[in-house]
Amino acid sequence: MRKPCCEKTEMTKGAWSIQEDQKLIDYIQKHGEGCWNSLPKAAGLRRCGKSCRLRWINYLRPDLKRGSFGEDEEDLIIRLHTLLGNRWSLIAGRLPGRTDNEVKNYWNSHLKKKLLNIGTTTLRPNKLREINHAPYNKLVKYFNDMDDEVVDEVSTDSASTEISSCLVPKLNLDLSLSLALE
DNA sequence: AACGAGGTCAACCGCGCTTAC
DNA sequence: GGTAAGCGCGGTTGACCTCGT
Repeated sequence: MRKPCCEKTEMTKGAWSIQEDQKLIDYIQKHGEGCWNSLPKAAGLRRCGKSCRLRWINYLRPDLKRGSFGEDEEDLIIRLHTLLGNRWSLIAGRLPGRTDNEVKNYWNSHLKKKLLNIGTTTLRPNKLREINHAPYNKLVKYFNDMDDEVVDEVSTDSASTEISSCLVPKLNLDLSLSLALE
């Protein structure tokens, strides 16, 4: 098993200080993102590259939209989750200013319960059939190329609990099988 | 006011994929 | 083609906060 990257040297862990944040912001503003592994040393931070990347992407990036999710965003997350399962980065990619971590946390803390209470989601059968047999890398490309109108085809329907509870796990299972067989 | 339960969210961990050599 | 290192992702953890008793 590979050693964790942070074992190499003594690294700071836990919450970031204001000073650390400022160092990271200053460095990225001057040099841009990229080469996270060498960034901490260059920026004078005692953090591993992964930790810097996460801090920047999830918290410090200037284009982040802070605050609670709107109804539109909520609805989109539900539809996308029906389509993709736990592919948080893909889902977050459709929500400007939101991160995968944020979407994942919101799903686990709010939406999961909400859907359990009101029923769950479904897909149009023809769209599902098409997606259901795609290997994962094809699915990612397919999804990234997808128009917003196509995403909108995935409807929420509280009356279809029975159908979706069968279809969604099957979607994930078939993707796993496709990957295993490739 | 004190305390416990439950919720939230930033951060960490480990795995798998990609890329460079 | 094989290997090692870097990167990105999803799952999980734990500190902190809020609310009810």
